[in-house]
Amino acid sequence: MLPHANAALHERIYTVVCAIPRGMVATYGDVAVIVGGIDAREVGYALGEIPKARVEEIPWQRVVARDGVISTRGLAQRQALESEGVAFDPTERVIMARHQWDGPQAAWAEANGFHTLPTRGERGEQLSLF
DNA sequence: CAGATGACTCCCA
DNA sequence: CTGGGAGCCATCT
Repeated sequence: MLPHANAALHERIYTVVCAIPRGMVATYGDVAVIVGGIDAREVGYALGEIPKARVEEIPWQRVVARDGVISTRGLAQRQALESEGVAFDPTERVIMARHQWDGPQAAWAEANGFHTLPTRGERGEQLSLF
C-alpha cells in the first residue's frame, strides 16, 4: 500500500534521515519524535517508499529498530552499516550504546522546524552491554 | 465512517 | 527465544 503517501511528510522524514552522521544510527521512534506528529511506523513506511533515484542520497540504512535489529530483508543494510564503521554484536544487532545518534543539534532542529530528542542521559558510560 | 495494512514498539505468557 | 496482542499514525479500500 501507500503508493504515494504525503510527499511533504516524506521529505521531512528524509531530511532528518540525511542528518544522521556517518557511523551512527537512529531508531524509527527517534526519527518520528524529531519530525513530530508521527509515530515510528510512519517512518518505516516512508523509508519503504524511497524512490529508486534517491536511494543513493538517503542513508536509510542508518535507521534501525529500537533494539538495534535490522528489519529489512537481505543483508544489504547490515553490510552498508559495517562499511561505514557501525559495529554489530553476535546476534546481528547494532551496538546501540556506542552508535545511537543523539539527535540533531538544537540550532539545526529549530532552523528546520524539527524537534530535538529528550536527553538520553549518560548513555556513553554504559558500555557494558555484552 | 468502518476495516485493513505496514521497514514499529511495548508487554506478557 | 518465539509468539500473540494492543496501541500507535497515515493512507487506502
